[in-house]
This record gives sequence, C-alpha cells and structure tokens, in this order.
Amino acid sequence: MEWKHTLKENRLRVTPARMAVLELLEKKDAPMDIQAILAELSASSIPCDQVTVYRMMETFVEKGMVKQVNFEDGKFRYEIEGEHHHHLVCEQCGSIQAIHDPCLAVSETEVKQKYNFQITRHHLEFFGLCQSCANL
Amino acid sequence: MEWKHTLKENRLRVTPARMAVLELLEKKDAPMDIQAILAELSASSIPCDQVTVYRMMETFVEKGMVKQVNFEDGKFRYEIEGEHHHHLVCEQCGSIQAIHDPCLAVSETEVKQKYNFQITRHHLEFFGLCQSCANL
DNA sequence: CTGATTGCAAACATTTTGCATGCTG
DNA sequence: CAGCATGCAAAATGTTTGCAATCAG
Repeated sequence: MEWKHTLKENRLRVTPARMAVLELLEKKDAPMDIQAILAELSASSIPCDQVTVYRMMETFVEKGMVKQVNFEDGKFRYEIEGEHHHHLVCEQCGSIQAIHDPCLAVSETEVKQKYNFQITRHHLEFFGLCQSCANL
Repeated sequence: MEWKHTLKENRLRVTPARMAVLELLEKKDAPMDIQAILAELSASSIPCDQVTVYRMMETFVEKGMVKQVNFEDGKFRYEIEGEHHHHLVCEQCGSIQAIHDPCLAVSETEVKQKYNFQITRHHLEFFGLCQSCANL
C-alpha cells in the first residue's frame, strides 16, 4: 500500500508487475540487474516481459523512485532511491552491500573553487573482498 | 620510445597501432571510449580495426598499463594507468576532466572494521556542470 | 620461421524501438 | 472507453569469439 500510494502520486497506474518489482527492490538491500529482477518475478509466478522491466526502470528513474547504478561489468543495476549511500562490491563473488555511513568527507566546495565545476552528485564505490571471500 | 620500452618490458610486440593508441591516450588527459580512439586513429590515417582496439585495451588493462573506467552511459572508457585520481563528468556536454588532488578522505580502516570488508580500490566520480556549461 | 597480432565475419549481451493488444482508472 | 501499460518482434549498441592471414622479433 506504500507503493500503491507512491505510484498514484506519480500518476502511474498500479499494475501487478510494478507492485512486485518495487517490493522486490525494497526487500533486497542491494541493487539488482534486469536479469535478477526477471528471475525473481518468474520465481514468484508473476508474468512479465524483459522489455517491460526495462520500461518500468526507465519510468521509475524518471520519477525519482529508483536509482540506476553502474559498476564495472557493463550493465546497469537498480535500487530504491533513498538516503545517499555507497557500495561495497566484492571482486571475488560479486556480492554487493550498501553502506549507509558517510565514511568519507568529500570536499565539494574545494572542488568547486579549484576547478570551477559545479557538483550535483557523486558516485563512490569500494571494490575488494567481502568477509566470506576474505576467509577462503 | 617511452612506450616502445614499456611494451617490450611486458613482452608485447611493438606495432604501429599499439604505439599510436598509447600515445593517443597519453596526450588526452581524459578517458577515451573505443569509438573515440578509432576516430583519432582514422584521422591519423593509421589503419586499425575496432576489434583490434578492443583487444589492445584488454591486453593493456591486464598488463596494468591502462585503466578501464566506467561512467553512467553503458560503455567503457580507457586511460593510461597512473597516479590514482578522480573525474569530473559534465552532465550537460559530457566533457570529462581528471582531478589529481585527493579531495577526499576515505576511512578505509573504518570500513574494514565496521563491515569486515577488505578494500582494494575505490572509484569516485563527480557529476555536475563544467565551467562552460554553467555559464550558459 | 614461429607465434603474437590483426582483420573480417559472426556471435553475444544489453538495451531500445515499433506496433498491436489489453488492462487500469 | 481513453490512454497508459504490456508483449512480441526486431533493431540498435557495445563487446566478444573463431579463424585464417599477416607481421614482428
């Protein structure tokens, strides 16, 4: 009902596929790619075409409901737009964890003054080994 | 001759295309995508197939001579591997500028302790408006 | 001369577009 | 019932692979 409301607020129609995808993304705390979303939908017996998922993502990103993120493997992932955060990407197993702490102090003012560049946003990802892979 | 030496060090053969691409990437201070590299080669009348450029990039990245970078537009760019730095990406004109200052203090130790994640590297990109676009 | 490098064709993966059908409001 | 949303087919884009011809060492 949370999402039903959000969809209506954005003048979008409430469909089973849309509800399912939004709930899916919300449950997972890591960005999902199109294939992963499709697999989950299929597992839940919710019929939905690949193209529809692409179109949903486009719509949701436009409306600011979902954020498109981009790691190093040539495809996009999507996550619910929320509080700004960063990611820990395991180079071994590919698992992705969100970290919600600042953990960094980006001096946007300094960049602005030094390079005359007006920053609107930034991306920061950490690559390395997750706990399980480090212990192998 | 700098590059000739580097290629030999890495047991790679010195070919016109390889020399041209390395000099090209060195001259530009921003990462280039495959099409841009091809265009420059073509402009310099150096015959080279697209596939060859992809393969060169793969080889150079493996050898640590070149770094693959990934912004938000679904394709890879390549730059000479050097001192760690970050990028300013203009959302208006797409221009990319490298910034070589730290400008950020990432607490890798804190992340390691808090999330049990062993960081090997990170990516940081700033998106916004470059000087020219901000003045339009 | 030997094997690394290249070119061409074709395959692949991801994402986008066109159009007719169907469902939401 | 009007128009948004979906499915299917097909195209566009970026990247990879197979194989034979070529060039560097």
